[in-house]
Amino acid sequence: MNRKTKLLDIAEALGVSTGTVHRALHNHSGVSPMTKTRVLQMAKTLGYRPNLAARYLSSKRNLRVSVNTLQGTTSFWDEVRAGISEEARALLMENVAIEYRTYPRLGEGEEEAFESALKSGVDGIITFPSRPQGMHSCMRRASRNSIPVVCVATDAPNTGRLAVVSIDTLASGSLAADLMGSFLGGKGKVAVTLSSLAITEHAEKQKAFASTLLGLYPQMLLQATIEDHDVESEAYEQSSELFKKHPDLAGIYVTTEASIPVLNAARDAQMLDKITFITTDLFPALVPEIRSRAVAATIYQRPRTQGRMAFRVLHEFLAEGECPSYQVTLAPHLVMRGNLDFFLQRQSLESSPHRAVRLQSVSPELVEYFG
Amino acid sequence: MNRKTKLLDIAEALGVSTGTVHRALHNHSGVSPMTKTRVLQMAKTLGYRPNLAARYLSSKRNLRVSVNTLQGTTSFWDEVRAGISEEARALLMENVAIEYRTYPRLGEGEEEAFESALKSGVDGIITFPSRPQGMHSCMRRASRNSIPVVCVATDAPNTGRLAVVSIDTLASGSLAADLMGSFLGGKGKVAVTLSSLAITEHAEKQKAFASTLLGLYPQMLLQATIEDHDVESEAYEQSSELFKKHPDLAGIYVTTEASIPVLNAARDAQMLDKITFITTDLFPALVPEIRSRAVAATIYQRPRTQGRMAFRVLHEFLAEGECPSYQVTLAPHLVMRGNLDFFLQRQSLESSPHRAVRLQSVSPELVEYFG
DNA sequence: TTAAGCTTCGTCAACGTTTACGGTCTGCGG
DNA sequence: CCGCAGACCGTAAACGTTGACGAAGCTTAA
Repeated sequence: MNRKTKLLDIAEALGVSTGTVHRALHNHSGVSPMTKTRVLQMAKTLGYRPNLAARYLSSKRNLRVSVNTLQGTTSFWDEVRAGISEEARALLMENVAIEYRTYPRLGEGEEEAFESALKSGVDGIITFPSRPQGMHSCMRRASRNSIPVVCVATDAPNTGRLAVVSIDTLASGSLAADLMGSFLGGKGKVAVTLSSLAITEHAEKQKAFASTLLGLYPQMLLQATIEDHDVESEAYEQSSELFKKHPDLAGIYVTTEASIPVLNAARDAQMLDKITFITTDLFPALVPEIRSRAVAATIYQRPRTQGRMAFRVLHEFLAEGECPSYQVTLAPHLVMRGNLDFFLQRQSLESSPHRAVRLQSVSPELVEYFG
Repeated sequence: MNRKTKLLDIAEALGVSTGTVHRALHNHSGVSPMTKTRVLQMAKTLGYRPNLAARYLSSKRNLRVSVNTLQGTTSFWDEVRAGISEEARALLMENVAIEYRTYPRLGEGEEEAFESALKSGVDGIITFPSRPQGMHSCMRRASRNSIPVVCVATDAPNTGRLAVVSIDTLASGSLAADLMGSFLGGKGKVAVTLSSLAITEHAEKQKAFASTLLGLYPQMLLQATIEDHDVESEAYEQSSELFKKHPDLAGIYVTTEASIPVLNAARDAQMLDKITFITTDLFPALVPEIRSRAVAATIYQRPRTQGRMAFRVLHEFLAEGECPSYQVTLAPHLVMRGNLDFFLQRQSLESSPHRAVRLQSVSPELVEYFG
């Protein structure tokens, strides 16, 4: 195939200059509507794709992206942020500045953080819309102003967001159900604990869990679904009540971050060893529970990878104006006592990254690429 | 911090020209040893990092990498190759040419493929060293000639290879063991089937399986370990014998691609429904076995992600002379009947890749799946 | 009519690296 | 002393895009 078409090709084909072509392609002022449409048309027919190397080289604009997430109450969001900055550092030739804006609690201050990011004129936003309803207006405004927004972990539908990165909720719920059925030998009463059915992701997990459980294990009974609204005390009290009401409960699928209160409630009700726990996420407080087999398995939502992907999608859009995909769903990882140590080891390894040595300073006779 | 140091900075600091600095940094001829060391020294003290945008822009060299893998007897290597070409296509500004060299059977022609790649002067090689012993000499030669080699799926130790990308064998074996113990209620006889204990990865999986099983479930018995040498008939016969010898076998961990013969042997021995199967990989013939619950779970080795990672590591080294990490180990995915459909759905989506749509024509229904 | 203001567009110097070419030395044989 | 090879090094033109500057042409108000 021929050489790639460049600005000059379009310019010569139309008898204009590269400056005009550049302005037309970038919606800059100072181009007559006529010329503009002619340029856009010609760019399309010639199949113009910008040369990013030249672009980065010539422009010294620094991209700024704002990362709006929950404060590190749990390790989840620390991991997400770590993934984002990892991916940003891995950028070969561009320097983007990342501004972290955090809010202390779910839905508390997230709108303000978003507004502040918008006002400061960032080029893109990665956000965790914990209360999607309240974010509608400002996210739509961002969309109108062509500020791309990528949602992590939770979607915010109908807000004009560029993309969403999340775990596969259906796979999570179904896997939890199948495991639960297998562990329990296909019979028994089980329950689900989640944050709120109003959150799409949680509702989907619940639905997948229910349908898979009843589909594959018809003898099992799905007893109750608890909504704890991400409040620890609520989680404790509601699950205590559940255990009192169903002393023969055999298993529970906890898909909140508040799995510890539920465990404690079971412990206090003397039912810990009679109940099979399948939890979600992996954080320090959960480690001893897995190790002691109080928790049979946990579904790891790969926060670091979520962060990486979110940044990747956003940057790719910022760089070439195209979005690689509007929905990135990750398959969850399963962590049990058997492979727990490998996950912990991996986490600690990842958080102390060693950048490699330069080739030039390696004498190839002695160490062959450090094989 | 200051502006990045460039060639001119080094040149001015030493009173030479950028051409000389460039030649010195790239081991080109025409530089006196004195100047060369001075340049290297100054580059180090100034912390010089090349500007890749400028490099790509000015040089029109095309990278060529050879991908040496098994022919698509199973879908595994098709997936690996797909991951490689996906990642290559995602390269923003560089064009690399990929040459695929395949060999029909394990160890058959892989050395020739490697030699041919070397002779044709490629810039890098991604290979599956199915018989690491036989590859020693040519891989060392590649290393001496500074041709980077990345191993996928299997390592080739002491060959000077640049990096290895593989699944976490310890996590795989341990997860399989913990699942097996959970499914069987912590008691019963189990066995392992693998290709050959001479392959490091297989030996590690079996060791991890054994130690986790006996550590967590002391009442269980690990009965036998079968080596089928990747020959289907051997797998069938040896497992038939195993079933005859141990009519009370409760579970088997199959970490070969040859899981179908083992299943058939169990079927023929009328023991299929008494044995819990945990297999490895996910290929079409395995799907009905999972669906019918003949296979309780399979450990998915994420071939596509392995391919992506292998290419990524190689390209990053080729681009900036540094290797991001010399060992990439991926966490395996667990596939059961519950989440099987979601994996299949993703695979089919992935194999018809749609490169992005422009923002104007956003169709948010697209689903993409990254490892 | 002229000066000022606006729109539309061309010009050209960056950006940092690569690479081909040409220059200056030294040492050597004639 | 001339010339010539070879080692060493400087020079400058690419590469494709950006963005600041300025030149036209046109309109409007004084």
